[in-house]
Amino acid sequence: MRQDIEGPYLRSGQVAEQAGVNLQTLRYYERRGLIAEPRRSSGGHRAYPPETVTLLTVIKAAQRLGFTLEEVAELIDTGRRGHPTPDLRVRAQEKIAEVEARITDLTTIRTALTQVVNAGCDSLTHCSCPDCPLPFADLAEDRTHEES
Amino acid sequence: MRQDIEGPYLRSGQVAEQAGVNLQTLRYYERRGLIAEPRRSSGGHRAYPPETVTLLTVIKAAQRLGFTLEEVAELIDTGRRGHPTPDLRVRAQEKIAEVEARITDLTTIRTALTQVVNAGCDSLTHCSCPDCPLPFADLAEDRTHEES
DNA sequence: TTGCATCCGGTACCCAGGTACAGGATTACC
DNA sequence: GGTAATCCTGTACCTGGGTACCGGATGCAA
Repeated sequence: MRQDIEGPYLRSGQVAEQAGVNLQTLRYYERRGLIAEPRRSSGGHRAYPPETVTLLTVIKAAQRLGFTLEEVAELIDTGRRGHPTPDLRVRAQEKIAEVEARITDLTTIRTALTQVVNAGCDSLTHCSCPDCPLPFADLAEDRTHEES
Repeated sequence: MRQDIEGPYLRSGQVAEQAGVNLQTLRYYERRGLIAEPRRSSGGHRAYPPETVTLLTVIKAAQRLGFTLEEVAELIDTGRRGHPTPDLRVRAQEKIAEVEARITDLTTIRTALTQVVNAGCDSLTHCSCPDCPLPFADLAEDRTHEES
């Protein structure tokens, strides 16, 4: 038998290659709810509509913007359900705040590192430099575990 | 029997509490070579010298500066071996470069996110805004897999 | 119809930096 | 000496984003 699904459907390997992702990743995304379960051939092989490739491109773009897979799944989901909410913009604004907070952290760290270099610290444990700035007890960077 | 190791030795729970780390973390650091194997009581309980608390403080400081545990272990190690190299300063300078690269990445991401907000994008997959800036195919952020 | 490429599901593994739990031994204190 | 608190080893699990491997089934072309 030639092929038992008509139309421009792609097999998983083709989708993976065209989108530049690993085949396993494709099934991983399916498990995570990022891409819908595709049709199957009579033998059980997946048959994807071509726009799946575009969807994967979009997912990768959102990842590059700093969204987690869970956030991407939610964004796709609320988009699909026709929610008229400006969800993406709100999420993007929240993400900007996150990114800026991270930049602030990194800037603080860079400042501290610069102090280490300028002071001429020569050991973590037995630094002999005068006015050694270690150990930076005030440096936070632990926002993930903060509450309230 | 009262205690069978003389002097100001601390038991693991005391070290953990004073340093503000989990007891498991202490043993994890020992496995990773960040802290030396301490003496043992006759029953097998660890007996730490008090400066272990300071060492843990230093480790945490180095982590806050962006060093991985492996890097911290190396820094402690070359410090202990009396290497006269200005290792810490060199490492700090390298770390500054890493941090700055990361800041650059995040700044690019922030710019892209701002474009999403300003353009009024309303969907990842079916954005209706004019001149939609998605999907940012040019955004890199994947330096970890680059070679050469 | 035969042979090779591809795909299937299930499971295990990778990174880092830990954390948790089980079941038994030791220590500390009254 | 009783008993609670602490500690021991070993092993498994966690997060996030995948990747690898296995044995078996399908797909496709000559």
